[in-house]
Amino acid sequence: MTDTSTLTRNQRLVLDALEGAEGPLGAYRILEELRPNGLRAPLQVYRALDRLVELGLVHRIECLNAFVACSAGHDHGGETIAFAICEECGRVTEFVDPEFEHRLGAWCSRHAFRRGKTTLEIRGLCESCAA
Amino acid sequence: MTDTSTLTRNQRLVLDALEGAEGPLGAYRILEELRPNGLRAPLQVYRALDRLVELGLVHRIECLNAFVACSAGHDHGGETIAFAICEECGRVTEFVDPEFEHRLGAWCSRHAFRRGKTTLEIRGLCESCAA
DNA sequence: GCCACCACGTTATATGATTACATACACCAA
DNA sequence: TTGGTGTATGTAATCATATAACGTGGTGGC
Ligand SMILES: [Zn+2]
Ligand SMILES: [Zn+2]
Ligand SMILES: [Zn+2]
Ligand SMILES: [Zn+2]
Repeated sequence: MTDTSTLTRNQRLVLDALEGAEGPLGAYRILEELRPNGLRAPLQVYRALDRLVELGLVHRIECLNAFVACSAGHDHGGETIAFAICEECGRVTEFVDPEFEHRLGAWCSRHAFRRGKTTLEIRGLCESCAA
Repeated sequence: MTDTSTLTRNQRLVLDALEGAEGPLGAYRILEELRPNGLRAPLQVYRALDRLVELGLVHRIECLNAFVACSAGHDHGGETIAFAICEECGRVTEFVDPEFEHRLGAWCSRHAFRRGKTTLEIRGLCESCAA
């Protein structure tokens, strides 16, 4: 897990908000939660989020335009993280699969595509909600 | 390839705009392009896009909040489409990988996750741009 | 002290998406 | 023919997401 002791006040607040949430939160939603703590403008939230994402403590969920605290603590060494997102309860499960990595790598080298950040998001229903 | 002869005027215009573009376009960008053709409001574009996506003629790129014309013509029978997106020139390449599909299915059934739409987007540099 | 650096704060604005409501036309049944 | 249903359309207003531009304030090196 990444070091967490050097976070600034705003970063700490945003991270706490995300860790306390059931699922992903949008930036403006976070802002509402943190108004009582003195945050007033979107940029304060976005700046904190940028840093937290950079540190790997928070992930951006593209298909929701929202953010979620990293729940894994696994060391995200550049490998692609898959997110299974329950559309009912909102919970997000992270996992990695070396075989994914391998297949993606194979396609990319076959096509001389220099790979950057990869997004893999699965929407659906989690076990509890599918019942 | 899906039937294209039944499109309405607005749908036709939006599809043509996307097919004429180098890469993905945002909805407001499309609107600008089509103002000369009489489109005036975002909703006109969004409605056309909804339908085109439904028909499989257009894909939404989540990480860009933008849309791209289907370049493959392959029959997208519910399988996950991977998009390789060049961050330099904007070009998007689609592909599918049955083995990938298989691994996804495996994880989902192991975790009793009922799978819905899956997003797989690879950002990076295409062969021409990586040079 | 002075400067560079970084976090922070504030306002305004750009971009993306939807809600609500009214209009127009094709098609079919009574 | 008339009325009703369904679908596409047009327009305005509004919500949601994200960034630009500018200024402030502390901290550490020199
Ligand atoms: Zn994580
Ligand atoms: Zn659930
Ligand atoms: Zn396609
Ligand atoms: Zn390129």
